[in-house]
Amino acid sequence: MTSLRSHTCGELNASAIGTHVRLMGFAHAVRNLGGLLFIDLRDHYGVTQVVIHPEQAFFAEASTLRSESVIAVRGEVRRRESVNTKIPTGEIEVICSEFRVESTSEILPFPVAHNPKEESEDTRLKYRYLDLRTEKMHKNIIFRSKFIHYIRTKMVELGFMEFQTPILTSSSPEGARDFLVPSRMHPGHFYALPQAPQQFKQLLMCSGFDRYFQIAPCFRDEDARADRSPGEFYQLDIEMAFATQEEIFTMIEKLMVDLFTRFSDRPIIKDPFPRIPYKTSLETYGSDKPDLRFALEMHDVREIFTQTGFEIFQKTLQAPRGVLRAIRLPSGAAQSRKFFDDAQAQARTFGLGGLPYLTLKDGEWKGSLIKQTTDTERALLSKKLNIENGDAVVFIVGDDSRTCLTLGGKMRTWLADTLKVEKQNGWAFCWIVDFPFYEWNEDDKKIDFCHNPFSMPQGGLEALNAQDPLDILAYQYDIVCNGVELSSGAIRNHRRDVMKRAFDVAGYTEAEIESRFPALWNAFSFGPPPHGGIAPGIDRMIMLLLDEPNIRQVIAFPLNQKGQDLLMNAPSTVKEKQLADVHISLRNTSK
RNA sequence: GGGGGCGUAGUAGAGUUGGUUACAACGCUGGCCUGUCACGCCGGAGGUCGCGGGUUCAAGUCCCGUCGCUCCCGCCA
Repeated sequence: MTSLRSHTCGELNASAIGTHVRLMGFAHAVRNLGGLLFIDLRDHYGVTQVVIHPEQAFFAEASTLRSESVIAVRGEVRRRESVNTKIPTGEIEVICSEFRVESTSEILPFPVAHNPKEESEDTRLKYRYLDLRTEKMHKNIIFRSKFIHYIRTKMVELGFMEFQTPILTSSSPEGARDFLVPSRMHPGHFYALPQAPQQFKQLLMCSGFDRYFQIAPCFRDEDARADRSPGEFYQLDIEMAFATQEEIFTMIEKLMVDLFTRFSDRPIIKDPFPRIPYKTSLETYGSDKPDLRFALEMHDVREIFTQTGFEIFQKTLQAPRGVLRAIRLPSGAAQSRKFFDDAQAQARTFGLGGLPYLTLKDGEWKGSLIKQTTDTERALLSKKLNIENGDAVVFIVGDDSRTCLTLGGKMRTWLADTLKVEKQNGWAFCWIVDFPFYEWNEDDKKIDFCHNPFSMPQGGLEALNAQDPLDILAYQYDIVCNGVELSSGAIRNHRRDVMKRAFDVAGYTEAEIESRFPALWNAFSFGPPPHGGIAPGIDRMIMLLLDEPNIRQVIAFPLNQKGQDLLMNAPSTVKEKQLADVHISLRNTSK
């Protein structure tokens, strides 16, 4: 059987002039000039103009052709009378001598020939196959494919091997809700879809493999966000044995620099990536995922305002966890009174008491704090923040450090957006390191693991025995790019004695460890190697590289925000028989 | 679970301090057109302004409720 086409719609050029070709594709646009018909024929590779002359018997049929119908044509490649410089095939056209409609299209629910607005999501998801024909979505998905393929090549080049780990597994220790799959053969028992292959990759390290990776599907039954798919997403899951935290950082930096320079034309702003302790990040940027493309850092000015008569400052200075931080707004003095009023109002909606400020214009201080501060204090402030004439300073004040810093971080972002502070062009990566190992759980009045319980506490057993648990840090890190958290990772705790003590502090017995994580617990009694890893989100990286604010723009068949698949109608009810097979009877879920 | 925003032809949008027949675009449809390229030109159809209630002489517009979508918080590596 001869193939359906001799060429694709993207490959013909002047060198093909005079040859006869067979093309197939979608009718991208049909231009009927009355006595002459042009069809832009599109396939995956591009668009080629097909010309149909009125003397052809199929002229009438062709002129009723609806967009997106599929046709097959045969004809001679000719040089165009006028070149279309917008497309690679713009020098040539195909003079149609045979024409066949392969399949017809109904009236389209939305235009395919140009990119639909991103807002019309429901319709687009219902007709996703049409949406994916649009240039933008088609390009996004091609990008994703090439990106993932390159990651595989690169990881192998870096000495890693890709492994598959089970999809049907057991409920895992990560914090999210599991998707459960009932077992037919074991009544009342359930599989869970993996939230991440965490335990499996650690077990692979215990199996003597030392450089694992996987483009790993992860499943979490949690609510969606613009940058967070409900249900499922992909991670570049990585684990290394016999590696220090720094060695992992170096490896990942090499990978990220390569990926982000290869798949974008924007520069890496700092290489190697800055290492910022969690505490510093919170105090300076009010966030554990700071956007380092702009400054607006929060500076501690508690020691400067010891003399102030401003009651709120005084109160804060006396509070054990009080916060008094100043943000310099370059050229901020030029802002109107309205701006500072707006900022004030915004600060209050965030939950701050207000947003006191000072401005320095023509060498003269002004602002809401002008009467409550002394010359000396302003001079010290000026020196500490390198205030220049024309700048403004705003103050983040509060009694409770944690919330106050977080709100300060929100304010920092709001100020940057509102003032249109120039962000550096490029990729500002950083590592957030030294996360706390434990945190205080106010609800249960007990100490909990801050992240996952598998990371190694800094200082090991001695630290667990001697230090205040809330002071212990973990070999736990995040990689952040332009304010987006790409991943967490950790050096894992591979020592049973340390693990036992770590769980003990959090109120768990050895028996509980064993029953919750039997595989790792047992594996760790047979010479587990020290190991650690990370798992950057694939979808997030693609979003960044394509500058897409919505994760559904980079996934071919995403669920909507409520976790529904409008194409396949999932989730859906199932037959009584299917439920019986898996020993499930439904409670009355009236709705 | 909570909060904000939005909901107007098939699609994506405009609609003034509440005021006659709710707009223009793309698409659809009838006609004209032999060099267009998101072809163009002339005409036509297409709407219970998400739904329900209220205020008013009068509601797309204001208020309340509800549903849907979306963004955020909670949640989530």
